Amino acid sequence: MPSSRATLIEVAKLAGTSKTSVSRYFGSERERLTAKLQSQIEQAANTLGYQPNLMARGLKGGGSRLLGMLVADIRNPFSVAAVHGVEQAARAHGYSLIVCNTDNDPEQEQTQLASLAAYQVEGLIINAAGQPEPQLQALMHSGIPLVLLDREVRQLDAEVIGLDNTQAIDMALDHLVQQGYRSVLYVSEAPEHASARQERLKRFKQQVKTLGLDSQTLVLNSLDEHSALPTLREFSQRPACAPKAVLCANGNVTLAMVRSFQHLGLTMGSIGLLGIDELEWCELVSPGITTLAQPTDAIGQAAVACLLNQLPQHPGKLAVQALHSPTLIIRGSTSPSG
Amino acid sequence: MPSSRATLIEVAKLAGTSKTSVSRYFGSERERLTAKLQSQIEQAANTLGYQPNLMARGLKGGGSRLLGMLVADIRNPFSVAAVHGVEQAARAHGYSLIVCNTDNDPEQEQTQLASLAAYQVEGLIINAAGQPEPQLQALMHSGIPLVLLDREVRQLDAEVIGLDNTQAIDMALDHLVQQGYRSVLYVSEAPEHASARQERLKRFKQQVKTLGLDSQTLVLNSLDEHSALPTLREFSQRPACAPKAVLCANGNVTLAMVRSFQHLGLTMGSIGLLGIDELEWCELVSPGITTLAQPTDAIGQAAVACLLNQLPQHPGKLAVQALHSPTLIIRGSTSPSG
DNA sequence: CTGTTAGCGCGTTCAC
DNA sequence: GTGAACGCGCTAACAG
Repeated sequence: MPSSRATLIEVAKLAGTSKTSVSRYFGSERERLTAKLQSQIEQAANTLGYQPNLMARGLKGGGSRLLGMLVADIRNPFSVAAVHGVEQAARAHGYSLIVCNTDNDPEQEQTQLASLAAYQVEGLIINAAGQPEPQLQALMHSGIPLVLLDREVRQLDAEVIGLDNTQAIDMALDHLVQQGYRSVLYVSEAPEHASARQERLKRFKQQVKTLGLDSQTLVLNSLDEHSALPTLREFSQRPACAPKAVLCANGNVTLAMVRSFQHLGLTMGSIGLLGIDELEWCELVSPGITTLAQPTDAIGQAAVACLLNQLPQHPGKLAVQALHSPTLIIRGSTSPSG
Repeated sequence: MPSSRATLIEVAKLAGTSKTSVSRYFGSERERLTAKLQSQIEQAANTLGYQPNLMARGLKGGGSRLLGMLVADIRNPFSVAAVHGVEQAARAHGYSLIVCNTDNDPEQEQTQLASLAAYQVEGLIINAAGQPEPQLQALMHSGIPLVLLDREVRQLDAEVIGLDNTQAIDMALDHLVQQGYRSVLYVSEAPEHASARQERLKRFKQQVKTLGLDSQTLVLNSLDEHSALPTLREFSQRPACAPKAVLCANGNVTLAMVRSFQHLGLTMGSIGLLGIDELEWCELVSPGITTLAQPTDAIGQAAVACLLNQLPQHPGKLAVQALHSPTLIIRGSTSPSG
């Protein structure tokens, strides 16, 4: 009936042996012990409910077996999916994950980063909200492996794992063109602090020229009910000889635009709608929203692999794919005929 | 240019002082130091990029300042919202949160629980997937504060924080009755391992009698496309003299039932639909789905407060509300007239 | 006010 | 095969 946690020493005492043997038993040298000693230790540990103290273990140099992840917005479905992928991969390699959410607040980002470092994580997966170069540079400098997820950080020489944004835009535009749309409104959130948004926007502007499409871009400073309305109304009413479509840069934008469509009484399809990021409700909103799904599990796995490769213990032999291809999920919102 | 983390000793050496002073500087006794010494230490710490090692601190007895949270399904929007609430509350009290996901797998639950304990968390918030009584009992026994979130665990004497399920069912049925529905199909996932589901189901059966409603229940063993179809078809075609409605026990069920409605070409409203759990897409699916929203932030906050109250350092003075009221969000899916 | 000393729980030499 | 002794980074007595 231990009122607090049992320690290695107590187990040793109860088993009538010494710390070392118990340590070996719970470490990777269990084989080297007598069968009898093993069962003694096992029994003692069980009756005491002993759990090795990973903090203490990490102290010596064995490593904390902890990975840290910084997420810009934990309520964003893409982020959650990525966290899930990372967590699975981490556990598969024997690591635990401590997740910190920043709610897209650069200040919290600073704090959380500090706290993550304080917990002696062996590696950091970062989905940045701001541009915390100084802190991150200090961390990299101090030898902590770093991987950036979805968003790069200026002047920080770390690998970025995420969607192949160029390919995504190309696939989206190809599909829209194929469906007969010739005029595209691209809607994005503010791209300042998110490199993925910048890349997508840039590629859109390029590719739209290459394909000879009529185009327009809209940057949403707020995701509220009405901020997209004027532009969308104008876009929808503009005379054109071929169907027009809206391309949403991410899931948040898709949500906002569907709201706007409904507000204006627009029918999806007659004006096309295609969103980057697959969300569970996209098939439910009539006539179904065409999306580009990100392979979030693969992205998470790649991020962990990339991290582990940077660890001194590891040979750096895990395959890492930095850029991942999306999957096009075709639904009714990109059929001009309805 | 430290190739690894700087330690307290290095800072002390550089500042020309001793470990203790540096320790005091970073602890809560900074005041007791000379202004001069303070600035020396600050400077040394900065140039070295020093971060106190919280693991080592925890070792001594200062506590790890870590809370652990076990989540049954991190991809469930309710869970994410709860995690978010817990994380905010934890940070507000100076704690960090390590989140473990079990994907509703009792085996993973065992593993994750062990790992959480190994990291010396000071308290545990548990959203159980199975019934890990033995482990949890051992943990409680060893003195770790425990709080159950949304789901109780048999024979475990720990506080459960979550929705007031009785009130939720009552509110739902009241609303349906008020809208003129007289026949209700209650759809739930398997209630075996989730006490909240049991409570809701039980209350439904009680209350439906009290109100004199025609009723039926359906337990979904799978959330796939077709498992609800036969029952729903039969329910929709059954002759009745007053409107019929479907009550969904949680967000997953709501999603499945909307799919089923669409599959069968049923119009929401003419057959009513009300879901427990608010989801971002509920307003988008025409004519909008009426829901009961859970106050997830409040629940998370209460869970943390309850945990902190059990800590020996704390006087146990934080107000804790165990049962939380939902909010009814009325939309078109509960208007019989359309 | 400040420095010295002794552990916290554990892994790791090294001898036996 | 096994056990004693030391140190990890830090805090907490206890002097000075």
